[in-house]
Amino acid sequence: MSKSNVLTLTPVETVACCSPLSREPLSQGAADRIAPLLKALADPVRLRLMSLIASHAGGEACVCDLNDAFDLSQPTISHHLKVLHESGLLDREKRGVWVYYRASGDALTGLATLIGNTAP
Amino acid sequence: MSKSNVLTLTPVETVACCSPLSREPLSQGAADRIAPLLKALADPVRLRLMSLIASHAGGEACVCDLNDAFDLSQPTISHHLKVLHESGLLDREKRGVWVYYRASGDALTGLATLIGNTAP
DNA sequence: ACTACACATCGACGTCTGTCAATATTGATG
DNA sequence: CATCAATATTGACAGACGTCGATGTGTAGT
Repeated sequence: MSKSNVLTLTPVETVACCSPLSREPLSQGAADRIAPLLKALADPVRLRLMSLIASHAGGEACVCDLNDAFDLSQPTISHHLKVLHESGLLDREKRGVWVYYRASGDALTGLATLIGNTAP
Repeated sequence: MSKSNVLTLTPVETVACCSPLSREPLSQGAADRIAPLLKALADPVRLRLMSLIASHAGGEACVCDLNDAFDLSQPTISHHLKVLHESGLLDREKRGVWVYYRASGDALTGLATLIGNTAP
């Protein structure tokens, strides 16, 4: 990380210095808004679901593809997808009998920059 | 040193274009290792604790400073700090009567790069 | 030693969560 | 219309979680 003398920081350096989490104390309101997002991600099944969908061809995946990847019942997978969808991490689109889920890139990058990404 | 690098990735995983999450499906083992870290962060109080500590002067904070920032009992704060410490997100050091916590930068940036998207 | 202080642990409580079997809903097809 | 296939919803249950008051542990000062 770059040398930080507060007096000589350019605007770019000010932003790039550290993650929002370590730049200033998070307000309670912000924490209350962000925690549910992390909570939605903080489950092994949902993590794998996000990864399966995000890495799938076309950036989207049908539920039928996802069910087979787990040793869990169909309602359980449906439940996890609902959690991810309602938290804003997954977009949902019904095409015919099938339902396709797509990762919301904004939500993911938002989380990453909050936690610690110093990427521009 | 046991939990120092919970986010270890295979060589293949470390190379590529975008975040591990969207590059290839996460293995169950990886998901099982990463989810607890996110779970530790996925609470409003713990998010604010991490932020308070990480943004505090010197990168560390004494428990006495943290208790006053919340409307919660001292045992509750102690409990949350323990969760963050045992997950590897916080380092603990006792100096005299006081205990100082420090954010483990590695764990945070690891999580961020895992989640983050350098969209293709 | 005794007291005061900083922090951790324990035990108990209500609430939230992950999972399943059973059932409902919706769309395609004969 | 009747039926099947793909998802979602419901209800139930065990286990995990956040919180508190009470208590324990260790350190410093008198």
